[in-house]
Amino acid sequence: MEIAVKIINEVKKGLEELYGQQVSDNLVQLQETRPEFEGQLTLVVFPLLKMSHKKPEDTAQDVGQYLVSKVPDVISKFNVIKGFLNLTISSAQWIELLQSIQQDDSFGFIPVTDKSPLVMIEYSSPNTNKPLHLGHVRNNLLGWALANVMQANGNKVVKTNIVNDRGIHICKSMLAWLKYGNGETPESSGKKGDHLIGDYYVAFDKHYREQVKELVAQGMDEDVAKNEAPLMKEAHAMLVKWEQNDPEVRALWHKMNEWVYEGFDETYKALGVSFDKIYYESNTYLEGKEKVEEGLKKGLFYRREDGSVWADLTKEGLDEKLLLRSDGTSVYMTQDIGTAKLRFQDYPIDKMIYVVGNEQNYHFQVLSILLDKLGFKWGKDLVHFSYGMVELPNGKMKSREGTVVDADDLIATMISNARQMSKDKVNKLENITETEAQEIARIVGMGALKYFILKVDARKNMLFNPEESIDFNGNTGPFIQYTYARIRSILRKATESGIIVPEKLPTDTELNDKEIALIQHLQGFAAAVSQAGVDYNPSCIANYCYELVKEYNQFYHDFSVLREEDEKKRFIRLSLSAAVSQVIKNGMGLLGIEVPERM
RNA sequence: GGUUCGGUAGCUCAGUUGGAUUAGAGCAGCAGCCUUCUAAGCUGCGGGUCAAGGGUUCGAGCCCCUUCCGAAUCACCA
Repeated sequence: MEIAVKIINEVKKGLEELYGQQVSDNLVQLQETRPEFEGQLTLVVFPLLKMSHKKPEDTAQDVGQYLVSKVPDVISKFNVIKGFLNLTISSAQWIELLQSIQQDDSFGFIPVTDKSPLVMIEYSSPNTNKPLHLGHVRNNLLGWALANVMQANGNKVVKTNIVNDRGIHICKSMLAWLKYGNGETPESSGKKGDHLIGDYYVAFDKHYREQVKELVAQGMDEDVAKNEAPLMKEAHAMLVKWEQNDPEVRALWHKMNEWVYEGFDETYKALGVSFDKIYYESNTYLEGKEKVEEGLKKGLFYRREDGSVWADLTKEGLDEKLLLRSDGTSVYMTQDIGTAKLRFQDYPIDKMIYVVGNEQNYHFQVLSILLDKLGFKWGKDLVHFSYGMVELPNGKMKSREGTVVDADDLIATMISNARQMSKDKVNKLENITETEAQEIARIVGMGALKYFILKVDARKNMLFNPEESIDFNGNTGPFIQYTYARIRSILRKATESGIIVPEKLPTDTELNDKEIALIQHLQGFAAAVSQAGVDYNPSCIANYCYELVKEYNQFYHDFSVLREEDEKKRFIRLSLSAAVSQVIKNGMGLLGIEVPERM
C-alpha cells in the first residue's frame, strides 16, 4: 500500500479520536514537503480547524503527537510550521515501497479486463494527395501516446484512422499524372509513392495557376477564371466520373492510392505508430446520407427549397449547418456521421476520442450535437482531443509558401544528426558495429523528435525549431535516454562482478535525503499516468520523466553505487537504480519513445 | 462581430484538486568541476509586476468578472 494512503487513514482515525468527528477524504490534504523543511510529507491543517476549534499550530501538534505515538514505525518524527504538519517517514517504509515498485514490472498501470470500457481513438487522418508533414507528425505522436495512456489507465483501446481517399484533391493529382506523368511510377522514378503523388498535386496547381493567370489577362474576373480554367473543369468531370463508378477512373484511383498507402506505411513505421482498424472515406461517405435522411424523417433536420438539408443548431447557441448539398452530395459533416455509424456497428464503443487539430473545434462541437440527436450514445460526450498548430521560427507553416516540413525529410534529418552527434563523442560507442550504431542513432534521433513534440501541452500552439530539437542538452529525449543507458550499464557491471541483490531488501538501513526523494518521486509515476488520462495530455508523462531523470542525475553524481562498501546500502542503491530505469522505460514507452541499452 | 482556446525569465516550456516569506526547468550568458559506475553530465551566479485591473478567502499563476493582446473558427472546402 502506498505510504500516503496509509497515513491518510491513520490521520482520519486520529481526528475521530481527538475531536470525535468523522472526516471526509478531501479534508485530509497530504502533499510533498518543501525541500527547505524537514520531513517528506506534509499535512495541511487549515481545513481541519473548523473541527478542532483550535489554532492551526495546536491542531497540527495534536495530530503529529497522535501519529508518532500510534504508528511509530511509519512516522518517526514531526514538526509544525504554521498550519503545516511536516512528517518524517521511517526509512523502513521507504525501502518497502521501493521494493514493491521494483518488483512490479507494470507499476502504475491499471490492468485491462473484459469489463474495461472500450475507447476508440481516431488519429492521423491523412489526405491521399500528398505526403505527411510536421502537423501530421504531432497528430500521430499524440494519438499514439494517448492510446497508450488510455490503455495504461485500464481501458480497452481501438486505434483507428480515417483516410480521406476521395474528393477533388485526389482527382487533381490523378489528372496531372495523366497529363504530365508519362507513366511514371514509384519504381521507375525511385520516389516514395506519397511523394510522387504529392509532386503531381503540386504540378496540377502550377499549371492551373498559369491557366487562371492567362484567363485573367484576357479580361476575365479572377473568381470566374478559377472555376472556368480547363484543368479545374476536367478535375470536376473526373470526380463526377469517379462517383459514377467509371471503371477507368476507378482503376487509376486504385493504383495511385496504393502507391500512396505504401508511402504512408513507411512513414508510420518510422514513427512507430499503427492502427487496429482503418476506415476509408470512399466507403463511409454514402453511409452518412442515410443517417441524414433518417434524421430528416424524424424532423431533426429540415430541407430548403433548393433541396439542401440543414440542421438548425441555434438553440444550442450555434449556427445552422449544412448536411447535404442541393445536388444531394454529402459534405464533410455527413461523412463523419457515416463513419460514426460504421464504427458503432463494428465496435461496442463507450467513448470516442478524435485527435484532430484545433482548427476544427467548431466542427466537432457540431458533430457531437448531431450524433447525440441521431441517437449515438457516445455522441454527447465524444472527446475532441484538440491540439495546437506547429509553427516554425520564420512564421507559420503553410504548404503554399513552401514552408512545410516534410515528415520523411524530418525523420531522416533527425537520425543522421543523432549519428553525427555520437561520432563527435570519441569515447562513446566504441566496440560497436555499424548496424548497432545506426540503430542507436535511429532510437536517439526519433526520441529527440518525439520528446520535443510531446513535452509541450497539446492544446498550445508550439514552436518547432529544427536546430534546437537536435540539441541533445537540457530537457530533451536523448538526455533521458542517456540516463537510462547509463543505469543499464551499471546494472550490467553489477551482474558481471557478481553482485546479486537479495529478494528482500534489508529494511534496517538508514536512507539519505536524495534516496528518499528518488523513491518518493518514483511513486509519483502512477499519479502522472492517471493525470495524463484525465487531462488527455501526454506531456504530463514527459515532464515527469524529465524530473525523475534530473533527480537521478544528482544522486548519480553524489553517490557511488558499485563502489559502496556497505553491502546493504549497495543493494538499496542498485535496486533504486533498477527501479528508476524501469519507470523511465515504462514512461517513455507510453510516449512511444524507445530507450537504448547503451549509447 | 459571435464562439472556442491561449498570454508565466531574452528564447522554448513546466507549474497536479487553490497552500508555506524566495513562482520553477532548459536554452542563451558568466564562473567552477573529468586519475570518477558513460561529463550527452553536475554545482553556483545573474535574469519575473505570472498581460492589466477588480472580486471570492486564512491563502490566488490556478477560481469568478471586466479590459487588452494573440490564435483558430464562423463555406453547397476537406
